[in-house]
Amino acid sequence: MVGEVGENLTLVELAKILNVSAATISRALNRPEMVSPAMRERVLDAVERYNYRPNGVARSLRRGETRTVGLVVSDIKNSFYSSIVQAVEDALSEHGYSVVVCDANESREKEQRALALLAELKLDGIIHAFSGSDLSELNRLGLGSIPMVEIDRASGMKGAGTVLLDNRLGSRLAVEHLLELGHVRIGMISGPERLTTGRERVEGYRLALEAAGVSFDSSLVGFGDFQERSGYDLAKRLLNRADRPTALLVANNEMMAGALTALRELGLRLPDELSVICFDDARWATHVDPPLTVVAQPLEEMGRTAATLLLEQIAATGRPGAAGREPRVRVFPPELIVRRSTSRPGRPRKGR
Amino acid sequence: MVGEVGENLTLVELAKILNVSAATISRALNRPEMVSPAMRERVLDAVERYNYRPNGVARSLRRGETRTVGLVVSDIKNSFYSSIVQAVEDALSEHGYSVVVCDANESREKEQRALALLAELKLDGIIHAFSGSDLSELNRLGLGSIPMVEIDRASGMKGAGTVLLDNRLGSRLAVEHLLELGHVRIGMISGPERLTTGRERVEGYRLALEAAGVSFDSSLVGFGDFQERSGYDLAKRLLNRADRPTALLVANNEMMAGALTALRELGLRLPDELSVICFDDARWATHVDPPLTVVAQPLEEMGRTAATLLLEQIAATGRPGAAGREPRVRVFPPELIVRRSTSRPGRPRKGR
DNA sequence: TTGTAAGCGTTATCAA
DNA sequence: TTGATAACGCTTACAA
Repeated sequence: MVGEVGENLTLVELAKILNVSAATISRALNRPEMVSPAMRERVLDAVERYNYRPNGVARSLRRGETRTVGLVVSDIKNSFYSSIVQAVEDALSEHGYSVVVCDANESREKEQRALALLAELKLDGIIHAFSGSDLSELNRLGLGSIPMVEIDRASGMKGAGTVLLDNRLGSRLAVEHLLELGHVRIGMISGPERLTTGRERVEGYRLALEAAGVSFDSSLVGFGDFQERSGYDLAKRLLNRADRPTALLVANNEMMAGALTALRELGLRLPDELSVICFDDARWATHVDPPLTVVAQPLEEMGRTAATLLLEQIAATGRPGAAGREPRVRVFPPELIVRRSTSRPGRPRKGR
Repeated sequence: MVGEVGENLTLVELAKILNVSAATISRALNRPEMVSPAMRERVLDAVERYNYRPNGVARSLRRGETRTVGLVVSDIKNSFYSSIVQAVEDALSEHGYSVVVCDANESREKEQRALALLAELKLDGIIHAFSGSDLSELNRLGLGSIPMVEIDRASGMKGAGTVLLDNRLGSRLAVEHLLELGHVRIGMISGPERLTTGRERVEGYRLALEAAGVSFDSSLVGFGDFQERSGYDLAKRLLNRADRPTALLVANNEMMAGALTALRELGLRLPDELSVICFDDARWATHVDPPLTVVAQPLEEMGRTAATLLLEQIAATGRPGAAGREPRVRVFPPELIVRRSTSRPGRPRKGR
């Protein structure tokens, strides 16, 4: 039956049916102005009737572009990244690009597989939240010639645009807030040292402490992996000490979730017995008890910016001087949102 | 310089360098046993040295397969779906498949764009959480010949495998729990009627009520869109009534988040003044106050099953009798997890 | 074991 | 305005 769903026919098959050349159909579809109105209509009609769909793979091969970009995130379950996905998607689709997402699951191996896939698919560009693979590994992946921007975490790969948070400032805002409230023993749960976010958030913490004349005690900081479990483990370790801190800064929302479980198990009441503050204004941050004081990131803006930088790079590809251009770096300021998980230390403890 | 990053060379270029035919290189890479050990080594060496990467687009075109499957979810920010993504990814990558994810953002237009993209990319299969597009639209997308399984929501598309929750049972468990506690006026916030999840969850609710001799009051049920905002709006509407319900069943985690905001604004204390229960055991469900009683779905299992069904379909493609095979349907039972957001109605309000 | 050549489904160049 | 024809980069009969 004509117009049947099922198998899709090819350009040549359709051409045969219409008794025109394949080139004509292609033109009617891609450069309608180059074809006579009558022909155009005849072709478009047939395309409709037979439900012809161009084969994107063949087209990509011929054209050398896919109009699709890849986005690899470190952890799709983390609402920070899923928000980024949405922002990037919105921005890119406005410009006619599609985006496909890969989840690296905070694993370097999966990260490499994902990047290799995207390079192999010959996508037009990649937005990448680095998970910590070796740079040399990354460089072998054939990513060299493909436009790329990194978001949230910088790998140091050259040629890539970069969209970052001012992590040091974020920690400083948090620590200053706690300092003002009167805390001195402030614990910190950070991310892996191999990641810029992991390192810089600790640095900001240390700097803010020292600026206030409080000496840095490395035993008060733990390095997790940005996943829930490590937040739980490190919170337990930090809070089981005899001289436990009166406040805790956690470097992302996932580890905060784990820390909350730990605090509950330890029977600590917030904020009376412990003040907590974390990076990322997760959507549940206002629903927990007490609502969380957080260092929020401008996700929407960061996502859009990454999209814009990538588009610029794609546009510049192959143009004179493109190779020599300095990759752009954009750093965004975090915002402290004070809610009720932070208060002055040493409040009457009740029953303790 | 040799081995430089940057531009990737092609098979023919490499062949020229090595003074062998392109076919030989291709064989050394894909069917090493068909090539002499000496040659194999020489080729592999060169591949390494020059960092040659096959062009996946060309390969796909030639081979007619991509070893990649697409996953389109209704809302990537919803932790239900991001968990599904992870489960699917895990299962598929074990079998050498890569997965790319597209977010439909609960929009039919984006859903169609995403599916069209995946079809065009000639991925080997698609896993799809339906957002409610017209079936006829979907059928035009050229999806006809591509293996597909639907998850969470059934579109009615023929030929697709299906992985679902027993939604009616889920609602029944919830309602029976509330009934047992003594609730009679139970409000419900469901999803769109155009989706199976939206409809069936209301049906289960109605059935359970009627089975207990409680008459169904349609003014107590609202149809949202599974997004946070509509949960907020509907909760406000339901709870501002003079004769407001003593309990609320919410059909997913996102709308529950919205409802929680509404309840807080209304100053209702849980569970004393209102019992709430929702579908999806979101990761934050235990961190809110009070911890939420939920109808949990076996995400991991559902994701893996979807992957398995898809793999079966892919394997069967083009084989005799493949066309006639009945698509598989798998329905999973939900589990009621009682926490502290539900209790008996009409508790003394003051001083507690 | 290796090479030659055809072909996957498009699009772009060149003539007609 | 339309039609041949040659790529795009790879895999795979078929020949040598």
